[in-house]
Amino acid sequence: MKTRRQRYSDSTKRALVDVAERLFTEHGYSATSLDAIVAGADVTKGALYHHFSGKQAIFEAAFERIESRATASIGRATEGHRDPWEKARAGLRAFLEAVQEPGYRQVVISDGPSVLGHERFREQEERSTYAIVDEIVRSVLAGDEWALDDQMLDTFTRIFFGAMSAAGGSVAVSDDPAAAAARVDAAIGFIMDGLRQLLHAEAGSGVTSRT
Amino acid sequence: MKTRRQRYSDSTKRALVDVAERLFTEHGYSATSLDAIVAGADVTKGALYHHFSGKQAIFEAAFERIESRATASIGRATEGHRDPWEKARAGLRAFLEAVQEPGYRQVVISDGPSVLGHERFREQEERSTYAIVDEIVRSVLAGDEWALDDQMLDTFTRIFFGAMSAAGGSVAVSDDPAAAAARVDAAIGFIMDGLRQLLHAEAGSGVTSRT
DNA sequence: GAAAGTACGTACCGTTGGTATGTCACCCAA
DNA sequence: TTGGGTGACATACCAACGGTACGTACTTTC
Repeated sequence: MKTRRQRYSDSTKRALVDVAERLFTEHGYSATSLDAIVAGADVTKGALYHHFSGKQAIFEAAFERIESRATASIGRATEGHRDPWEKARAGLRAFLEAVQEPGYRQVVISDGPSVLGHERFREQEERSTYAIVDEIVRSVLAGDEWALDDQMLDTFTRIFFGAMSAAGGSVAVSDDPAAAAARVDAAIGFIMDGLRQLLHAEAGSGVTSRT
Repeated sequence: MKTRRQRYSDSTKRALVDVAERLFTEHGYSATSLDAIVAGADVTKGALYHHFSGKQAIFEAAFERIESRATASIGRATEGHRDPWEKARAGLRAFLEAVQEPGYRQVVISDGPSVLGHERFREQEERSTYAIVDEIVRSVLAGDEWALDDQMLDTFTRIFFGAMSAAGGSVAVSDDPAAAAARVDAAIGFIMDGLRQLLHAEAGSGVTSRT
């Protein structure tokens, strides 16, 4: 049972993150002042600094919220499928959708790395959308006939994650997002077909020692 | 023939960009003050604002310099090769090298997008390393037997560029960069093998209409 | 119902990006 | 040679911003 004070406190905190998410999305990190945030939430800086340690902290709260929404959306899109390759395609489409959201583009992709720093950004990523990509990549590539070690699977995940992020960015800025998404879908599908063919053609040859 | 005043002026401008590049690389954009830059270059803010319109402008000058160095390095690595696939592999290795440079990581990858904005960042990219990737992708994929239109080739370039950037990032933060680079090389080589196989196996089928 | 603590509000500070204005050396024409 | 004009800065200053110190009212607890 929550006490009344806690309910009030949670409410103001939520209001702060709400406004912060909107302003950070619209104007970016540096162009968003704490004064504007507290004014929008109808509180003062005292309240903000009571709930958060500083500007970076409230940014991170908005960041996490945006990323968890994207993660949930992608997770929902993939959970139905049984075949790993189908699951991968469904995940890709959901990813391309999620990455077009303005908040994701501005807060996560653009401001995320520079505000949080490489390290924290990587940490945050790894327990959200990146985790889904990793899971899918492993389910697709980690057949018994393949001797891909953990680090090699990580490498593939990184590559696909980067490819999809860049592809998503190009979709987001396109004049015709639907057509652009279709092209990305075709291109990555094509690459996946190549991998699949290779998987069947020379199963067991091993790529880890290739130079 | 340059007058003495111009030589002095060029010298101070170069000194400013030198210091800016170093400080932006070491501490990032927001943690680098103009006071620190002008102090390091042994001039005053008046000089800085005489040569640049503001902080963003001098950042962009450092940005361009770092990117042009990377571009030149990659260009040098690829110019010898005749076979497109070999050229691509050589370019990939040079890219993975270039992306490990601290300046490239901090200024171009981390701060670049948020400071310059998506738009200007994309512009800068497109006439440097991205242009090389695009050229290589086209030389590899644009065989006569393939009916890939311009937009589809762009899509492939975006995807590969994103993949390589992400891969480069993972190499840069790795405990053992050499081993990580080898893994990336193997993984992308594997993907390329898949594409090549597909190119020969079902030449002319066309991927543009695939959904 | 008093003591303790939470959840803020208020007032203030140092730093920072940016600007307005002054100044002096240098170039060029007469 | 010289003197007006201009480029290349230096100096002084400002507003905005992130952050801090401290005060206060309302709640919970005992």
